[in-house]
Amino acid sequence: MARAGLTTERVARAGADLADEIGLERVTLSEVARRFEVKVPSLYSHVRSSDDLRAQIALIALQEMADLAASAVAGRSGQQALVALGHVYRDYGRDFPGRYDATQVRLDAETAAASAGPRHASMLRAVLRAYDLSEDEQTHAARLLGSVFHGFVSLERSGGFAHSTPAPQQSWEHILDSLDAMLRSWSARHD
Amino acid sequence: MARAGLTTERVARAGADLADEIGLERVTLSEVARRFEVKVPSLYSHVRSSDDLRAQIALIALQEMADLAASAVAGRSGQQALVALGHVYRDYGRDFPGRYDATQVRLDAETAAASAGPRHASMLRAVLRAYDLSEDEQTHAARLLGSVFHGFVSLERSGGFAHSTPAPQQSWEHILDSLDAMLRSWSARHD
DNA sequence: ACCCCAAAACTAAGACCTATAGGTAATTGC
DNA sequence: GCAATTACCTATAGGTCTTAGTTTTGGGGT
Repeated sequence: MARAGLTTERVARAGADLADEIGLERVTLSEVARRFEVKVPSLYSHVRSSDDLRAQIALIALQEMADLAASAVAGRSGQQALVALGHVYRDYGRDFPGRYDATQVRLDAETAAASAGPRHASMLRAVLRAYDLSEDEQTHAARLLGSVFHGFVSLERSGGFAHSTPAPQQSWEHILDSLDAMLRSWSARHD
Repeated sequence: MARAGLTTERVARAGADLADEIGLERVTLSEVARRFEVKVPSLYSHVRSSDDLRAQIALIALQEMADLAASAVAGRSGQQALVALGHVYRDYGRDFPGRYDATQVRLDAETAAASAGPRHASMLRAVLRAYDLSEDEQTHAARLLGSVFHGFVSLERSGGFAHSTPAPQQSWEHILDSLDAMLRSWSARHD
């Protein structure tokens, strides 16, 4: 009965890796236990439930994405920051599909507030600071950017862009370019 | 053992209703069987598996949304069509959350091709016809619109816009308005 | 009316997954 | 080196999915 050295952290990380390998919906406590060569009930000292495991995976993913996003926008502004941020989300969705899916699980209000979610919101606002928008317009713009980033990654992953040309990569670059142009003209249009 | 009158159609519809009531992830064959006052194995004459049930729900949702979208864009063009289409997706996501979630399940290529998915793509293209775009630009634009529509609905549903003002409704209108303006200027910018 | 038979629904059973309760062994701190 | 904590275990119960094989039902042909 040599100890496996489980912690909430390690269990959640194993769950996240598993999600990327086999898909989030197939992540089970049983499979995680198998990975650690441990019996299922042992996991309950570290996660409260199967749903809790998924929430922990979501927290990991949100934090990892926020860290990458922070690096990407550091030292950049305007279009450069916008493009860099966009690439972070798309790349993360491609490289860590299970983790990315986890970011869509519903967290209770308290957990969500303590997550890296607010960091994402503030990063969007940081990027938008270059565009001279009013308070409300900045909110609208942040919601638009969030929608485009998430929507594109989600649709690309679910195969919505398959079987059509040109390659999604081209659309992505074009879209980021267009968003920049749109934001530039926003304050002008809505004065 | 009075017959319950099950069909693939009725089972799938019950699953869809259930998804809206209790959430897609909690839709189980057991629960559907309970609704029909039938034993679980009886369902296997009508759906191949639990995953198949979810796929059937997705097909229903895609078709219902496509029908609503077709009605919305009929007799409209340009900005009016764009706004109407946007409202269809957002309203559907609000009114039928379980069905909407089902539209994100991965369908195998064959099923996807036979689904209403392509109708959605062609409807986006129909709306874009008013904007005088090249073939490739139309594709980019369709992907952008799809991303914004899906992304906004998805984020709003997962609580991403909660706890902040102004109301998402205002952002939505502003965003649709801005997309129209963007598309108008697209062909000019990319000549 | 009756019979027949196709298909609608059932029972039985095995494999997994989640979760709780309560026990044993190993590490930590004194 | 001992006590106490805690990491991990066994046992168990209940739920879901799926397949195999069986019974029942109701409509169509004679």
